[in-house]
Amino acid sequence: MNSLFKALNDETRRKIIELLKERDMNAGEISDQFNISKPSISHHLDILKRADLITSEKKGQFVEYSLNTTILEDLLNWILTLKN
Amino acid sequence: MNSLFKALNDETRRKIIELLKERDMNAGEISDQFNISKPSISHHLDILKRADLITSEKKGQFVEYSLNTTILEDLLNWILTLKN
DNA sequence: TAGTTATTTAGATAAATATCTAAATATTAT
DNA sequence: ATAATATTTAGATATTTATCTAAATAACTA
Repeated sequence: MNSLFKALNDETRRKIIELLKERDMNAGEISDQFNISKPSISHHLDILKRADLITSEKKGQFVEYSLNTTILEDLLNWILTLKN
Repeated sequence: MNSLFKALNDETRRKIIELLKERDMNAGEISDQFNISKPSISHHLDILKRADLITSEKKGQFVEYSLNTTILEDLLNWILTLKN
């Protein structure tokens, strides 16, 4: 859960998640949505990946990223137990 | 949401939340559960309070803390929209 | 093969943060 | 009033982190 909370604790990363909710995107497309350098976005993607919130697949010279929501089950359950 | 994610991004603070889920506790009782100085715990409580995750009430010389789960609705909804 | 494009890695830096000790504040008890 | 107890505030410090530029890696194109 530690890496999950860490990954979510950043506005840019949460926006990336929301973008990937709509459709898969490659690193450049994601980067285009922010006024942040590509290496920084790459770093954010890495943190999201380590938290298992996204997956990546190399497609030619591009790297396509997808959202993985299954990991959010844990978070959902944690929150739900607090509310009971 | 920013202060909420920030507040949750710390193991100690998450444990404090879990403690307060069971029962209200004063600052000293909370502090006793950790190998961390009282001022540090006080600082964690402050961050949880700013995020509206807990409330405090002065009772004589003690300060009693309670969990506030209503703020978790927002988080719950954010997660749920990602899963659809 | 040489050049172009896409992405990541490396290294540096400024800002945020978790922690500590010491001191201040507030309340209770003698 | 004084001492004791509970908690917070202040100030310092080491670590983490978000960001940058420059360089490296990988893949496509002419």
